[in-house]
Amino acid sequence: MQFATWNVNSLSVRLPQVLDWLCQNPVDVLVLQEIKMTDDKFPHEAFTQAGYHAQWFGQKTYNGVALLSRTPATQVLKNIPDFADDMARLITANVGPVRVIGAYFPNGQAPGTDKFEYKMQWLKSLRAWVKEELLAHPNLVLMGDYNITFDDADVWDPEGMRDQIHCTDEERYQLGALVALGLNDSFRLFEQPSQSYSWWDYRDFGFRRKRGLRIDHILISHALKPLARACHIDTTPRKNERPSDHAPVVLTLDIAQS
DNA sequence: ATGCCTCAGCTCCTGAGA
Repeated sequence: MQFATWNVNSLSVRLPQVLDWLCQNPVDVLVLQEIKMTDDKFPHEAFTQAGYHAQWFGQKTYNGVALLSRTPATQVLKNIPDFADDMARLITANVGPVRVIGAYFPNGQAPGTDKFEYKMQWLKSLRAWVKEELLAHPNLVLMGDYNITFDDADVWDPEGMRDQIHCTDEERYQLGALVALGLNDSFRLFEQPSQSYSWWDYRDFGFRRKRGLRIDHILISHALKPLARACHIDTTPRKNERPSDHAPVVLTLDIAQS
């Protein structure tokens, strides 16, 4: 099975690129973040025609997530249970033998702000819930836009971004604690090119100048780790006209869908 | 640089993203 995550920064704008990408990359599961549309606007018929079942959790203007799958998704859940949230950030479902969580983690703006505090609370709630999910579903994939780098290797300018958002000790502590529940950064299970990033600023030719961050991740449970065969970031769509600022991350697992 | 892009929306400016 292949799994992918992509922050599309408006599905209305990016739908043709997503459909084109799925044609070229017929993954079994694709989770999307920042679809930025209400549920009534979601283009489910286009995905049906492309051969995908869709689950979606939209919101006006900001956020919004979706889960596309070759086979129907079951036991669908929206957002983190027991965490009151007026933002649409997370969608979960069973696809074949795997529990899939697609998440758009809060940005956090800057340390010391209300948004940063919200990010911390969201991360703590996520961790408490994922701990339970792992017990119920040993085959678990947690992927999405984490808005957190693991370490300096994920940052184009580690010195310049030290203690800045996406790179603070507090965020990395939370990410580490999440991993410590029993997850693995599938990307680093494999040898990767230097300067591997999943996001580049639109401004100042960030992509062309290789000024990026790796903030989109696919974490997999210990049960799935021995089945991981490949993980890569596909920078092809970042070269499109009107690209998203994020690139898709793709994971291949040696596991059958049914 | 409180800047630079891009997107949505009570759209010709502002807020938010990262």
